[in-house]
Order: sequence, then structure tokens, then C-alpha cells
Amino acid sequence: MHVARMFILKRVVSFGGIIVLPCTSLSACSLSACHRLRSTKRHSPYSSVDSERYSSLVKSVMKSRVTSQSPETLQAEDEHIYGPIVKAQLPSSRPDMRVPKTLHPFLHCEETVEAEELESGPPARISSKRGQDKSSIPSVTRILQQTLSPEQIFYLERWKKRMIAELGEDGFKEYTQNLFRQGKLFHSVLEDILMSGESWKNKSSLETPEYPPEIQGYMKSISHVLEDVSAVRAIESTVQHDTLNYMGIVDCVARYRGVLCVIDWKTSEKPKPFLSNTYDNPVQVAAYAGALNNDGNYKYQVQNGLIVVAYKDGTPAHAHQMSSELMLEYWKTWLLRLDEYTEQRSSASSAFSEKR
DNA sequence: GGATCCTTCTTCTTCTTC
Repeated sequence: MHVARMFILKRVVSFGGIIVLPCTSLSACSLSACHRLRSTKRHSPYSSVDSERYSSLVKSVMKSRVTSQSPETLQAEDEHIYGPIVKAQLPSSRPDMRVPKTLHPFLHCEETVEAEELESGPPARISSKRGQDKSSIPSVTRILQQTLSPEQIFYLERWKKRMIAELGEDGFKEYTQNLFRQGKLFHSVLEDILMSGESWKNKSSLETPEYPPEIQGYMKSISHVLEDVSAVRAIESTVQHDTLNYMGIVDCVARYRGVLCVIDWKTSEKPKPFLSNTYDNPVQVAAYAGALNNDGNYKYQVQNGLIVVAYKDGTPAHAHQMSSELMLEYWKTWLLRLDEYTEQRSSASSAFSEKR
């Protein structure tokens, strides 16, 4: 049976919970027809079906359920329903069997400086270096954005399209602006708290009226994580890799349960109970740590990472601690992304000079 | 002082039945 037709059948089956006749095209089996079927009498929905005649069809549909849908098949199906995705690329899986061109070390030197006196002063806050052409130094965020996998681009476009269909262009714009505003507010309040020494530990709860109402839930969400945070060394501080030539801003460097970590705070609408739910966040953290370790402004090394996902309803945040081994793995992934970005840039610039 | 940059988020199929 043709693959696309199979999906239509599958979706129809799930829409109405009714087995319908095989159809040769979407027009022959429109969604409105399905709704009509759905709204008909509820008693014994299978009574009108010649089950013997369609038993092989039913079997084949059921058998196909073990096969997961891929971006290719979803795209074909979505194009029937929503029309083609404007920026769609042919998705292909990217099994990372590749190795970075150069395996730059994650740490600047093997001996990690652990001098206690470094922890005594206030947290560092190095703002971006002045007097340099910043446009020539790409940021971690930009590199990650420019090197998203085709799958990521596909699912993000698909999500955007669905959201616009639901909220409209303006509604979608407002929705994303609101997400950004909340994230920024959360970060800035957290920054103040962490700058204030460890006074947050004297509070029984971070859910106090002094914080803006829209982020009180997030503060409650992270309160149990903050209990384990100590010795804050840097907040919202610029890091720049001396040789790999990229920069970024780390949210926080502190000890979490006694281990020095690069900490990244995130707000999320969906629960992210596993590290694998956080998409590129681990790569981002490894990139920051690698930059910090190779930035002359910082006299210490950080081998571990922590991603904290906070929730608006106050549900306890998920804190994903990354071991030094895991950080090294993500460091390699980061180096690959960096290679990819460099290749993109060089091919773009050579195309530009050819044009001229 | 204005312009620009970084960052802030968003993704992974989806439903019923027991």
C-alpha cells in the first residue's frame, strides 16, 4: 500500500476511533467526512463494517503502528493538511559518527586550580570585551542557531506553523515575546539574588511578594536547587575562547552540591525530566565551560555543568548535573558544530568573492 | 547617544484501552 495513503488511514482511524473504508485520495476521504462519521450514532460503530472483507487492511494498519513516523512521512502528511512548509529542507538524520577536525582540549591545563581564596571575593561579572570587533567573534547562540540539524529545523518550523494556525501571526508574536520577557525577568531576578551573597538561604521560601508575580512560580520551582548552590564565582559573565575565537555569556559559575559547575537556568512550559529533553542546552553549557577554561580572565577551570529547568506553576525544577565525562562528550559535539559553522562561513565568503 | 550584540524561548507522532 502506498505510504501516504497509509498515514491518512492511520490518522482517520485515530480521529474517529472507527475503521473506515480504504480511500484512494485525500479528497475521497476528507476530514469533514470523518467528522460526519464521528458525529453519527454512537452505538456499535463497527456494526456497518464488513470486518472479514477488511481484516487484512486492519492487520496492515495495526502492524504499521510499530513503525515510528519520520520527519519525511510527517512532512508529506502535513503538506496535505497545512500545505508545504516554506523553509522546509529534506530532513535527514545526522548520526554523529564524525570527529572534529581538531580535538581542541576542553581544559587549558590538566591541573585544575582549586585555590580557596578564589571563592572568597564577590562573584565576577566580566562584561564583553571592548575595543574588539565583536562582529567578527561569533557567539555560542549564533553558532548553535546556524548549525541546527535538518530535523530540528523541520520540527521547529512545524511547531511554528501550527502555533500560527492557532494563534494567528500577531498572537504568535505576542506569545514568543511573552516567553522571552519571562525568561529575561527570571534571569535578572536570579542574578540579583545570587549577587546578594547567600542571603537567599535565610529565606524559608523564595516565593515572596517582592518578586514580580509572573515569576514567583519559577522562584518557588528552583528554591530546592538554590539550597545546594554555594560559592558563586561568576554571574552573567562573558567568556571567550582564546584560540577557537567564539564567545558567550555564562549564566552562573558556582558550586552545586560541592562541585564547581557552569550553571544554565532555563524556564520551560513543558516538563524536561531528562537531559535528553533539553535539546542543545548541554552543548551550550559545554561550549561555555570550554571557553571559560581557555579564557585568560578566569584563573580556574570548570569541568562540570548543570542545567536547571524551572516551571511556572512552581513544580520543583529539574536539575541535570553533567559529569566531566559527559561534558567532554558534549565538548566534542560542540567542536563539530564549530567546524560546521566555519565551513558555512568559508563557503559563503568564497561564493561572495566569486560573484565579484 | 545610537547601533549592535547576546540572551531570553520554541522541537521529538498521537490516540485508545485495560
